[in-house]
Amino acid sequence: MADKVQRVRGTQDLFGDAILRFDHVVDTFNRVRKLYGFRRVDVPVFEFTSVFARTLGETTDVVAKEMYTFEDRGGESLTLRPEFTAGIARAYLANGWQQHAPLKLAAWGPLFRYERPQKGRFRQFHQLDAEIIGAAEPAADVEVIALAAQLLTELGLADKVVLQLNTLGDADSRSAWRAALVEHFTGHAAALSAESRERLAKNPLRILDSKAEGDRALIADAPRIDRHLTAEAGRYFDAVQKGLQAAGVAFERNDALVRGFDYYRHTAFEFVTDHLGAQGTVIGGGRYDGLIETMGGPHTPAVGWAAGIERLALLVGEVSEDFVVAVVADTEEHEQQARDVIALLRSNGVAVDLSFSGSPKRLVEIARKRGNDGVLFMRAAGDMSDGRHPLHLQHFDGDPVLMRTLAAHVGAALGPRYYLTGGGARV
RNA sequence: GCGACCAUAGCUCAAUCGGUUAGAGCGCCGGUUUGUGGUACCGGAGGUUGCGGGUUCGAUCCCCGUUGGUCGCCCCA
Repeated sequence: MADKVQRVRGTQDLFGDAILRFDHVVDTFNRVRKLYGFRRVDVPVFEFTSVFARTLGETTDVVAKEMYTFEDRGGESLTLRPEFTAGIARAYLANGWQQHAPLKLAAWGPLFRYERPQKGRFRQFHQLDAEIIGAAEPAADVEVIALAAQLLTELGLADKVVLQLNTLGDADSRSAWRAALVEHFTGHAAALSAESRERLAKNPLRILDSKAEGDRALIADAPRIDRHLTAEAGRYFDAVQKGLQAAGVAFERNDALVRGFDYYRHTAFEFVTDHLGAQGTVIGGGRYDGLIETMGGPHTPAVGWAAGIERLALLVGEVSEDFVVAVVADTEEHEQQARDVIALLRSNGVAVDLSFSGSPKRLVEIARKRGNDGVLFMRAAGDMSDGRHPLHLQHFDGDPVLMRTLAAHVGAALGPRYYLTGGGARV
């Protein structure tokens, strides 16, 4: 029945072009994070519920209504991770990774939030994640942001995305600013949108993000963080900005930028785009010096970000695969020999696709439809007097540069027992 | 949780004002032609128009409900 093969809302079956783009984002991340010395870490997809509930903030939407929480057979309350940072911080504490501090970590994988799906948002979605744990220096902030910026550049997205930067100050700055915001907005509560009135009680910083037309004037007059920054927090933010300039990372100040979770302090940033409809944030992160302490660990400064893989995959252009050839024997007698050719090609690094039945003509059609780059024919007729068997390479793509490249790879992989015609090959 | 829009063949879409046998392209299957290779042509299979009600002589079309999808609000990557 149809209902049995139905996909759960907000999940995806990735295939074809979609998975190529997804993998391209992940592959690029893995390449770039190595350039920055970020070590791979993998943590569980589920944790004890308290790991997320305590750290993200009880009133945040994610904790209040978006977590996939369930009881296991032992009666423990577990939660499918809605984000990476809390789980990584838990692992850092549980495994005594303090000995490696400062630790630069990279992770990626699925996350789960019970939300209404829309463009660039899913219930099972995937993020890239980068964290530096155990470094209190502005240079660490610069390092993670530079990693993000290079990732975007290498994905070809540099001109589609801008970096917005803000500071939330240290704990003292943040609470002073928060109090000032509450005072300001409470004075104008009647003029606020209903949603912002609710935010006033739950998370007043969020009012600054409001998209409501009527809130904008009030937001424009709202107190800025800059007036409430302690001297130390101000110096810190200065150092981050100077570091970014020195690293050649362009940014713009957005003093209304806040972050979703309660654990953020000091630097907050987002890479945003206007190419994704309502979901403009492609990478978001900041400093979370208080998180590990709230989990019961020692005071541990840390900074990091997460990137939405689906959102990045929507932005990247078409992704091409490495070339693949199909091998087709003209006659049945040549099929055994075709196996030899296939093994030779594969053991020498040339990808070979093949179908399992059909006429040569049909096999060529299939190869083309599957997106193979060319067909290598085992020729029925050929001069074998010198002991070498002729192969004919046919391309589906007319590009002469590609043809020569492909012919060169195939020719080199085949070695002296075969000679190649077609495709501009000279053997 | 709220709102708007959408749902027709495996896929992308048509079908006049509500009108009788729901079409096309692609894909799939079979065949013919061609023959050192991205062909062309002929034929075929494939539909309870998401599902359930209602209005009507008659519903793919109008109404209600329901399920699913898309986009937006909220929130977030």
